[in-house]
Amino acid sequence: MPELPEVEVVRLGLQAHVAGRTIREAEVLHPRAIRRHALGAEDFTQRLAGTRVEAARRRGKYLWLELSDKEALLAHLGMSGQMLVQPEGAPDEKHLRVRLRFDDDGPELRFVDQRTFGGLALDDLNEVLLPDTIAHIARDPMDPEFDLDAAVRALRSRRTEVKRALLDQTLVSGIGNIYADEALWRARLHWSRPTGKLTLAKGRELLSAASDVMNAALGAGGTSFDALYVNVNGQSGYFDRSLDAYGQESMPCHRCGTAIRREPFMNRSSFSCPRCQPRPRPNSGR
DNA sequence: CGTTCATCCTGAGAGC
DNA sequence: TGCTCTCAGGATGAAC
Repeated sequence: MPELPEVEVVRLGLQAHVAGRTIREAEVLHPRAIRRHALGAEDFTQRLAGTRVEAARRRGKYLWLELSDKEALLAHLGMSGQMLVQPEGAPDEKHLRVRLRFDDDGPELRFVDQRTFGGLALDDLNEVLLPDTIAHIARDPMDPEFDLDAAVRALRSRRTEVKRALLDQTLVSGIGNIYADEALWRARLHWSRPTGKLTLAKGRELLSAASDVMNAALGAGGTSFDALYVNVNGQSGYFDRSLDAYGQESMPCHRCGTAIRREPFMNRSSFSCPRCQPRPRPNSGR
């Protein structure tokens, strides 16, 4: 389940193994994987052939290969997407969706995605070299120009529950269900707390916690829960052993020992400590 | 405009 | 053993 740290690991791998190489041909094995490319598979492959990859970039959970001529190959890994660098001739993966071959006859780049929530598309780069279709995505906490106080203001201006706001990629990007639960645990906040009632200090604490936990995950090579997430070299991460809240139902809280609870949240789950992160009282404050 | 919610997909695991 | 059911999620666009 790639969130920012996992995507960054993939970006680093792409920068190391793909940047500077020229694409010889692209092959689309499943049309759904390029559904965001409005002009279709033929246009996709024609435009990629002969193009040089200048660099691998990322914002939040989006990843792109910067190409010559102000174009980008934009990628989102979705739930189960992988970028694999494989020798030519290696057997096709079961869920291989797109293959790029290079004119140096070196290893191929393969986009493999079991659930096909992710995908690739060609996009134009705007004046600040950002793909047009992700102009609405906010800077993430690892962006050198990330403005913590501006992000806190954006969160607090919402009239919703704090976890919904954390997951809104137009406010702060890169945070998914896992790191949202971890950040809330660190900041001792229940997911349903109204954003409007967060103090400035608590907002800063929350986003700092999100930044810290994602940096820690990046240091460990990303989180992995099953074989679905593999980095560009095919190696899984191992940060999951360090999680404090996500997936820890009925395990003792690492701060107070109370059993972690699991609650339904937006058709999925939210994990929290009942003692450290008490549910807000219906009519408190205001 | 702001906010919420169903939808896409496949395989693992549980329950019978 | 083999079937059915539930769950896991991010981003989008429709609905309120």
